[in-house]
Amino acid sequence: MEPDRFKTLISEEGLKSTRQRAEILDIFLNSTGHRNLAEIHARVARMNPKIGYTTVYRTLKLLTRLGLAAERKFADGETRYEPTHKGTHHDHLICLGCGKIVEFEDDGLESLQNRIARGHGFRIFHHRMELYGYCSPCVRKKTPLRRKG
Amino acid sequence: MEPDRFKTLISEEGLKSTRQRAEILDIFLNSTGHRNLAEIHARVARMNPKIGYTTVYRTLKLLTRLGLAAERKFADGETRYEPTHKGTHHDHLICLGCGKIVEFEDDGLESLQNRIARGHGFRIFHHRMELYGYCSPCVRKKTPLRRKG
DNA sequence: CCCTTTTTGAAATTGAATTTCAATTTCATT
DNA sequence: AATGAAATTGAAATTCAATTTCAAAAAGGG
Repeated sequence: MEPDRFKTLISEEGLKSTRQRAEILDIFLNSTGHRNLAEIHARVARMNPKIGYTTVYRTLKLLTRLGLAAERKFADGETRYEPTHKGTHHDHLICLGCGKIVEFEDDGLESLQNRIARGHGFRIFHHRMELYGYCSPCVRKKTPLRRKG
Repeated sequence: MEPDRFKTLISEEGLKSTRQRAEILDIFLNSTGHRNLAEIHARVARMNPKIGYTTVYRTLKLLTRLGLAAERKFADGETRYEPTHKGTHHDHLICLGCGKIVEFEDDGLESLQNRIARGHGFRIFHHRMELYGYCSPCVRKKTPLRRKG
């Protein structure tokens, strides 16, 4: 995202554009997703040790409100953030061996969701689906350690 | 579950059968599921105010190990427990209006899961699926308050 | 009944999430 | 460029559920 577009977005919300916010956004958008706050803060602090944890926390919340970030909570309970620039909805495959998180998108899931909801008289707004298992390298290694979920 | 079967289960684990454990199990099995610890403890304390929060916590952990309870974490992040006496795997519909949690089971979901996993070279052990929306009374009332997830 | 081991429960601890508040920064307006 | 109100920052404090600690109490085999 270009700095100007961010400044515009920010000021449209009646908020102020600060160096910290710009730096955090930049680092966040240029890293792989599914990081927790401590990891994001560590990366930010490597670039600029003056930026505090709290500011990273608040900025990620802000980005979530602006639709630039999405909060995720997998089975280990930690809040993780992913950039939304890729666009649409997706779900996750999570490796219990190495912790790798793979995104997937599946249309069949959407229609299934609607069929189930109809059967129970629900009107669904969103869903969460996570598949927990072992990725092929971990299956091959047969070393299912470092489990977290 | 009959008291004797529980005593057997417990002693097979090399653990001791106590009044507290029996009371907590009894109350837990005879309530609707998806309660958090505070709620379960409140109910237990109504019957026997001497039983502490910690004991309820530890007993629910124990029941989970024994396969009598299952821990669930929905989008609000709180740990909830449900009795497993109903048997098999199921997923959840969660009303954002009134907080109601409805269980469902769907075979299509299982085959979908397998298809997705195969496509990514994963070997899946379990999944988590939650559908968030409004139940029909809440849709009708059009008062989507008390949201929690 | 005795003795060892387990369990209990209040209090302490942990750790992430969130809030507080004084100091600093932004930015619209001079 | 200077001013000042309002927003932001960041360290420290707080919250709150989850978990651990530890001394006292209870279980149950011998």
